[in-house]
Amino acid sequence: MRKRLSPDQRQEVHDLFRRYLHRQGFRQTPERFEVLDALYDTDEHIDADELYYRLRTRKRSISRATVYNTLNLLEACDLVISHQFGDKGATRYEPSFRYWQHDHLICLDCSKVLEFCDPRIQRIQDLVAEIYNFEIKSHDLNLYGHCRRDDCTHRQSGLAR
Amino acid sequence: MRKRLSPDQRQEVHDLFRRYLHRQGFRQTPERFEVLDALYDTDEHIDADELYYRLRTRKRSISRATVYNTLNLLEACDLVISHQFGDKGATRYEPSFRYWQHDHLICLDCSKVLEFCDPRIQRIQDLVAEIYNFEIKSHDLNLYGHCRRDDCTHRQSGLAR
DNA sequence: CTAACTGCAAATTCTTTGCATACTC
DNA sequence: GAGTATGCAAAGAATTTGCAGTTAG
Repeated sequence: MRKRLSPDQRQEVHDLFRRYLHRQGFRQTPERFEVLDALYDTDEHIDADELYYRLRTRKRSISRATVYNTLNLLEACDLVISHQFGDKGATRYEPSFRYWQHDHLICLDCSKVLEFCDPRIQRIQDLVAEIYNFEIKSHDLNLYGHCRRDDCTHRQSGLAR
Repeated sequence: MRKRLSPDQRQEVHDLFRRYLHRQGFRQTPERFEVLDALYDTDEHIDADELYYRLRTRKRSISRATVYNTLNLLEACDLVISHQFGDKGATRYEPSFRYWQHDHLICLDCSKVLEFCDPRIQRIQDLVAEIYNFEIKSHDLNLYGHCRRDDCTHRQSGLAR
């Protein structure tokens, strides 16, 4: 579903992060690049805790504080995007380098997240920016519903909601 | 910006809640209707804690647990809608009875929330539902940017981001 | 009357912070 | 070598839960 980056592109991501850290006077630590790689290695929309556990299974140990700290840095330099998905659960993250601009479709039953793209969103954004005199930096469009997959955790048969 | 409900409409909202509670075998307590009224009395997108403080200034005292519990009931029967607004802060709520379908425009500097409406969102929703074979129940579209109001807390002059 | 609701405080969950130690620059 | 980052644990913030007392049906 999501295309992996080539080694060259992965290198470019490292360079971007490296330059960002240098520009801000932050240090280049191995932990920071491990978090970056672990996130770019996943195809899902992962939360900080899950990323923390995946990193622990790798060689070096890392602390949750460092994971959270690094994710905030990565978001600040636009290498990752965070989402809430309205489930009041943890913030979830995804890589954002050279990925197509997309939005999310979330199943209320099994929490599966699909991605889609519709150019009309850009036009809505432009129009609203003009009408309200706003300089729009980003948007979040989430559609919630029931998928019809066979392996979907079925909703409770017509009780509340 | 947001039109208040007429007394008749307010009554209708009470009736809807009353019928929902009865249908589910839940009790009609004064606290539940006070939370409903307090929320429908506000024009903003308010969080549970702020609602709790407003309720405390009224006659009867109420606990946070009851506020949270009631907001969940009101959301389950579609009388209120909750939002996250991507700030990782508290969930914010708004009345949803007879209000126009709308989305939100949030200023990254002063956190002001504006509402807008664009019919193209409905069409995107229909198309995505068809393509992915989803039964879509709701959506959330938030645009984030910088407003250009004079009283806007100004962004830091071109530092990070 | 009895089961559900409230209020309170404690428990949970997610995230940030403080401090001693370790490691970039 | 100076000062920032890490790791750990403790603090915070938002929300839920457990329980004794209260109240709606």
